[in-house]
Amino acid sequence: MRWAVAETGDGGARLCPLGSDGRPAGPVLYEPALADAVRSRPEVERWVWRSTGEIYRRLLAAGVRVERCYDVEAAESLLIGHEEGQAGQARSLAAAWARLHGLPVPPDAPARAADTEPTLFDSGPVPLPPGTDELTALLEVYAGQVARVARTEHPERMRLLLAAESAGMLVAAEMSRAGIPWRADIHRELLDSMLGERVSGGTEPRRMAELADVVSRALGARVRPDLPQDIIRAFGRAGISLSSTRKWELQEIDHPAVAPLLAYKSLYRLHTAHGWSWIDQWVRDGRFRPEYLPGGTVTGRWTTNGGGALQIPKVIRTAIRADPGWRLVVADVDQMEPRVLAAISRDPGLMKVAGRDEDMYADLAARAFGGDRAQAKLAMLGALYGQTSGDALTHIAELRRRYPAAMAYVDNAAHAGVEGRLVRTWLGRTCPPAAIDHETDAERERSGGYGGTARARGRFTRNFVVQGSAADWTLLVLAGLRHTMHHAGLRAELVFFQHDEVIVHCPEEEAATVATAITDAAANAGRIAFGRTPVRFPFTTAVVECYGDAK
DNA sequence: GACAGACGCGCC
DNA sequence: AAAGGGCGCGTCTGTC
Repeated sequence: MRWAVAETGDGGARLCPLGSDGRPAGPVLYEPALADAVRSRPEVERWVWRSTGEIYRRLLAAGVRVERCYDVEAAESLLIGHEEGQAGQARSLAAAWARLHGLPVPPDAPARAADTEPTLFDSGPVPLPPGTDELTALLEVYAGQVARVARTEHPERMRLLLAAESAGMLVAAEMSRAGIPWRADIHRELLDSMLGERVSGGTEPRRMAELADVVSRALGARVRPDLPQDIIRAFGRAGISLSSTRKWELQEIDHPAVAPLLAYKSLYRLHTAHGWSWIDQWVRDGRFRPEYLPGGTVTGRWTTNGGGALQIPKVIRTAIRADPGWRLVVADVDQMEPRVLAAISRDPGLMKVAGRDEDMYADLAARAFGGDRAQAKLAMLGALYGQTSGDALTHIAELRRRYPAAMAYVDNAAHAGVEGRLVRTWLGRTCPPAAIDHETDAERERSGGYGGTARARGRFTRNFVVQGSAADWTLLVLAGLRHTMHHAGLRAELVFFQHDEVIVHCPEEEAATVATAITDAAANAGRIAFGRTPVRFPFTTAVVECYGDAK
């Protein structure tokens, strides 16, 4: 049975049971303590609430875990995106309620920085009109959503998507609470050894200052390596013209300043993005606790708010260590996107390749590229990203010949984008509409086809259907893994998730069970998302004490 | 001083 | 070998 619950602002909650039509199936109750209200109803299969981020953080703090939820604001985002002409509408409960009643729709509140506690000055949730209480609005909007789901292209898939997104919200809240085990002492030692000690009162670490001197000497003038204009001018005086100071452009140049400059840029990056001040700001009690935002990107991939948790440089990963007696189970999907493409396109040849656990790129290479794995990988990625030039094009043509249905799937998505149509992931997440393009028909005529913005749109929609469908699938993996680990009575905790990779922190003796649970969750997610399919989703799994040792 | 956008680079 | 998809974030730079 489903129940709806809304906080009342005094620590209490109003709640009510729901029927299968999404409408109230019993009286509205008031309970003075939210946590008790939820804890005392273990028979509830799914809690329907406004927003997981807020209510579930409080429940977790009170020691209450829930099995399933339905996040009305997350659902509203996905439904608005799916519905013709609704894209870009506000997604708050208040906005959804206003639309139901034909009232002016309040805009969404801007996101709060993750490392700041909520304060009096925060706007909090977008307020409902005076006199409208949250549970009432919640019940109306939820019932409306149940009806809207039934009108979508594939109602079963959309129901699954909403459940999966909500499960992701639960995982995100639990993962933020657990935190990534982080050894600040090891991180500091690493900074000391790479950057040199911090010069007291100085502006930059010793090693960076030294490299800046070397660069300046090589260019015959005092330069600041972190100022692109400075560098471009200095190279210009040396007779070398640069259009930027990007790494790949610098690498082409034969000049003694290049090597120390690239070394400087690498250290600069480490210092500014994951240096000493990052530790002070983000590591508390041996844990790094980023705030995860499921569905934070248009494709459904997650983002994090603060701390750059999804861009942790490889060198820093040595600071991520399991607690004594515990292990990190690090698992990442092998060739996730090609496998997802095989599943959604149902291309017979590609399904055959994806139906084996072996390295797909090596297999593709053996079949079509004379055994050159790198070539096969670049061709596949080029096809997924819409590469338009370079050597890989001939190899993409080979893929097109051998796997016509798979390539037609992404080509059709690209064509839809160029023509200004929307595309959807397998479960129905819909891409946002293009920004208004002022290119006129006449201009298009003159330039002999669609212009740069339309082609860019085609690359976006081409990639969207694959990256997004992969994100659909990973949500189901996370949900299944969370479920299995809990019901097996494990102490294991999900502590990290990054697109195609999870880290579970667990007692050493649970590691093997966790690894199996991950493999099972992947297979189940494949069946649930894509139906009967020969496509397999193998993981590479490492049980380590240190994340840095996982690859 | 605040803000927006560009740049550059880390991750997938 | 060439420069295609999705992000976050720190810094600089130009503008108000």
